[in-house]
Amino acid sequence: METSGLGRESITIRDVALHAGVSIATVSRALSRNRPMSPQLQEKVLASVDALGYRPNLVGRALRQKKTSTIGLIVPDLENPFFSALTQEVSRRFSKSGSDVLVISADNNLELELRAVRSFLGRQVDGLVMIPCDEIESRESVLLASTGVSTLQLDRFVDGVDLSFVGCDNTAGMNLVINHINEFVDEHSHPVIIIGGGGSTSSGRERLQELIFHRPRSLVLDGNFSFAWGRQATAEILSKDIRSGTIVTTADVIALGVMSALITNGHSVPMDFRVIGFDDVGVAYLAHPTLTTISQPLTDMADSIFSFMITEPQSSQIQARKILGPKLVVRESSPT
Amino acid sequence: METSGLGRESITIRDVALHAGVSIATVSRALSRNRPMSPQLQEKVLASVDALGYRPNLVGRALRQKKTSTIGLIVPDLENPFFSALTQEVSRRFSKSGSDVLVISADNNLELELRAVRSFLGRQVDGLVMIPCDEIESRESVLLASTGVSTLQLDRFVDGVDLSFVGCDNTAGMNLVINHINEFVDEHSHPVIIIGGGGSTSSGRERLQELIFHRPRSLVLDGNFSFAWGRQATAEILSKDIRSGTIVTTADVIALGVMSALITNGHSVPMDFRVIGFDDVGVAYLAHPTLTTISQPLTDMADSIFSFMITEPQSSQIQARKILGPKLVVRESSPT
DNA sequence: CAAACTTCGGAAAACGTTTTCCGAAACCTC
DNA sequence: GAGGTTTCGGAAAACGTTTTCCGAAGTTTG
Repeated sequence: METSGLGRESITIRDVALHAGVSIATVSRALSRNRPMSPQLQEKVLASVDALGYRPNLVGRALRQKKTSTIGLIVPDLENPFFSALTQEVSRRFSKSGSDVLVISADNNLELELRAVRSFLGRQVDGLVMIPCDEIESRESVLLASTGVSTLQLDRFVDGVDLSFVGCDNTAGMNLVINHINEFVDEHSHPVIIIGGGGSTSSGRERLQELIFHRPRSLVLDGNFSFAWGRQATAEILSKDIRSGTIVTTADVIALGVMSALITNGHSVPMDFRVIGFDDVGVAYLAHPTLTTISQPLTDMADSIFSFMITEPQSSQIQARKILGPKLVVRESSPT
Repeated sequence: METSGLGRESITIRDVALHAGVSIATVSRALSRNRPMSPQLQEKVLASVDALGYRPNLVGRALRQKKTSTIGLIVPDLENPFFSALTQEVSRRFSKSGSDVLVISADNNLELELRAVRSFLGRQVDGLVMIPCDEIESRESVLLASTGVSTLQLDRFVDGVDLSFVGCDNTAGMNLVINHINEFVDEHSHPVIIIGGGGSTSSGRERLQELIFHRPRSLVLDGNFSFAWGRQATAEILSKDIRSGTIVTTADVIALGVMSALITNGHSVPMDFRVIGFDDVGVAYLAHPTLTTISQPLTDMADSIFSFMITEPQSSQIQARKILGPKLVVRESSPT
């Protein structure tokens, strides 16, 4: 019952050793099972551990072992449901194998991103997974990260940096979209409008480029990955007296904003406008009408990140890329 | 250029000292500005730091200082947009003042939650903020946390635990809802249906209790905080041949699932059913129709957590509660 | 039974910092 | 210019672990 007081001093391995009447080396070994020892001694030590409620200080351990069994994940924006889902998936994968994932949100801010890298590096994480904020400007952060620890890029990469990457095949994904809209687009009567976002990220750029390549004559608006941008872009479209067409976006959050704005203004989806997203976040299925989109293989991505992280240290100089295949999910917002 | 090779050994303060021709104590002081020193010496040290690209090892520092300038945040489910928004807000608040927030998602899993606590405790975080998974079952986690470090409960609390809490006034929030629906509910022709969720969390329970107290005759369905539950509950309602009414839920995620299911099945919101949520997550404004809900003061909550964390250590035995006032936001899903 | 292994517990070094304590020099004050 | 005070750099202890090394037993072998 003495813990209830102000027991500010935490019990260390030394206290356990004292209590059990053994050396601290023995305590350490009893806990780590690092070297076989007589069962009765082990028992005695473990009893003392329990009695005192000893919890190892991971900082001490990390200092000595030069490893932390921890990986850091830096994500640009937790409020984007795609990233929170991906975060959840990655955490899940690593925690299955016993290592912790610590998450920092960079809040779409390059300065915070750099700070997060420094923080994780200083904390001696065993690995770092980054979804870089910007294809160009995040270079400093990513480079710094890679000098200190095995670093992986996820979902987005930084231009011209020699680091392994796991992501989905944005080009293939957009080709699925193109094939899909070819089924109903009549070039003249039914225009295609492209609403980009995240033009300064590799995934945003890749998606947009592929769209423009196949539909060069389309109206193109570029902004960022957000609901607000979807709404704003829609306002621009409507102000141009466009009253029907197929709106292809580079992310679900944009598409959801678009649909919301269209419907609010009395336009029907899919009668007047078809709308197509990318990512397949949870709400895509919930929106009304439900949103046609490209589903990313989140679990596969997490698995790949995990296995890269395990095998990486040896081959750290080799840039490996794992590009995973996306799937088209046709829903109510763009019937054929 | 020697860093490009396999420079696995990181440079320590000792290397800097050697390079600058001073003692390690001097290097430490030059960096921490802990004690005044001659500018030219400081300059020399800093030059060496730059030249070698030295980055302090935070693990060593933490061990010595017994503090980490880090607080841990344990959140039940990052995929719930309310929690990701709250997480973002808390991170933002702390990072403004220079301390890092490390996030672990418990994935609605008591075991993972306990593990997260142990992890943060072992890591010697300076403070812990928890949104407990369960009002009863999370007791062990929260109690353990509180023995090791200054711990705050956010949004939800564990029953009968003497720990400070910051959250919104769920009862007041539901009273706003009650007043609102009183404007249009005609007791007999227009039934009120209550769809609860998170009954095993304090916030879910408080909200549900208040609703039942004021509308004791209503049909009540209880589940969890998820889109899926909202859909499922709606199916149950429709299967009972109820074709109109006011559906009050205890969370936006539920309400969004409800609206989605209603509309998919050809029922109109708000003509046939009015729907009301709680939390005011970003998508509430995006849904169609837009969702009437209770807006929680996220920024205030983050601010309160922050100031509690700063002043707490002294008054750690005093249980403090900060209950913040919510706001009603009437939107299309429940016109008056 | 001596010699050579094996087993197993403990002492102490090491990890990278910060900070306390010293002592030397510089600066006052009278 | 002697005594006192301040300034400032360095040596070393400390933080809590793990792990290397030792040496004392116990066990096998010839």
